[in-house]
Amino acid sequence: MKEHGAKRKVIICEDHEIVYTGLELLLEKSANYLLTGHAQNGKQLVPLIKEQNPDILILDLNLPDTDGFTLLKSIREFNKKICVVILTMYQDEFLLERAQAEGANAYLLKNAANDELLRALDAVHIDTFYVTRQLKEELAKKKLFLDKFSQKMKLTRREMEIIRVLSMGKTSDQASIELFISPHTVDTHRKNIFRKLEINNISALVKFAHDNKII
Amino acid sequence: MKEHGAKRKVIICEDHEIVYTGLELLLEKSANYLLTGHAQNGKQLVPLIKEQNPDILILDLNLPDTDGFTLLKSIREFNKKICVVILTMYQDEFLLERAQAEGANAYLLKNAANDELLRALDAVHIDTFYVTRQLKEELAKKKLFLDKFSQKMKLTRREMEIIRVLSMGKTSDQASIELFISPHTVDTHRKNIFRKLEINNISALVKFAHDNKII
DNA sequence: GTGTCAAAACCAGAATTTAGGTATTTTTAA
DNA sequence: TTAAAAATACCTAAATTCTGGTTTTGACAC
Repeated sequence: MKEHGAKRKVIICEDHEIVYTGLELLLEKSANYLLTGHAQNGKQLVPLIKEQNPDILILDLNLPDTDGFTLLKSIREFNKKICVVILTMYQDEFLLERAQAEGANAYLLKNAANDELLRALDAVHIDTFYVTRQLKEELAKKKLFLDKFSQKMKLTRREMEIIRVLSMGKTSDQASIELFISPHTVDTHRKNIFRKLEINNISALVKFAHDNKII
Repeated sequence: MKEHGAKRKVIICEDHEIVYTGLELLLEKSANYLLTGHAQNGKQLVPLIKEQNPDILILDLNLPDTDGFTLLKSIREFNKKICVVILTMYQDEFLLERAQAEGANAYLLKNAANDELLRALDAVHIDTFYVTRQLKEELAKKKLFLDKFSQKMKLTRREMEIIRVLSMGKTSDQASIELFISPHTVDTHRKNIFRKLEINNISALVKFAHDNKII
């Protein structure tokens, strides 16, 4: 399909029209890309790919009818050659890793600069996974933030585990069963957690866990 | 400043470049608007307004250095004539109401269609507050969703209040003080809430509250 | 090889929550 | 203007959490 010198065919799956318009203009002005299709939801996308067999798919994660991952999975079942560029507003390590695992080839943020987007498109390749330097840095910053719980808060790995289980709405006894330890041990951990986080009841712990996105 | 037949001067405060590009193109093609400025954060915006005295400001709520509301407030302190169009991705009644209260003149979603955006700009006026029909419908839908807690879950207003306070990490006694009622009453409410939600401890309640974005 | 830290386990009393009720007043809706 | 629903308040007993301890074991670092 793609010859040397030919423009790469791009289709976009994005329901935010204003974002689509921006991408449209960007690609129009570029020498290397040819925008050939636009889907506004998952249902429209699959037939479009089969019809056009594009080189690149720019895919939003939030779609009205489905999510990008489900879509990506179903696309990969019949097409292993299309380069899938995830375009999202979520700066989230978990999402990034999942994107990579599900077979995406790039993960870009919507607040990226235009030339960054173009640079990403230039770099994207079916055998690689592209992430902007900026995003890597931001995620490293977040990782650092998570050390607030192992450094600043001085929570141990086991304590984090206890927080996770207790925040699911389990009692100490239930947690002890789930973790194969004595209820006393759970109590001890909880006590230590309370002391470290300067709280004194389980609601505050669940709130803390949610606020800090531990669970 | 503005004469009959003249184009309305617009400035945009938006840090997502791709969104800005889309708006730029949209305004360029329109007969009625002249894009005269672009701020990528709050710091740049205020001098820009003072310098250009535009008719319309398109304002994102999420900015790197501040939020749109703070910005709007400080703008209204020196300029009561600029039409402020909030452009955001948040379909949130609370935000919409706050926008109106703080003196905005329109509340638009980023996933609106281009002609919807133009129609909104055409309609926006300093003495009115414009919301798209679609958004009103979506919010009505959300209101319906919240009835999951007053209809499906059959939670009363007071019970919702109790959930909110208890989910802050407060004990029953603290909650009773805050709500000026007896601790017994808080207990009764909590009991009823537990029954309705089919849970049996406070952690599960806090988790529920967070999961359902009640707090 | 000694010190420190994490993890695990136990005890006991005080405080709080949970689960079962009953009952009155206020508000809302028919 | 009633009847129903919501909000209020109280009681008791069992379960659980909270607070303040001690102790043992294993890992790792110096």
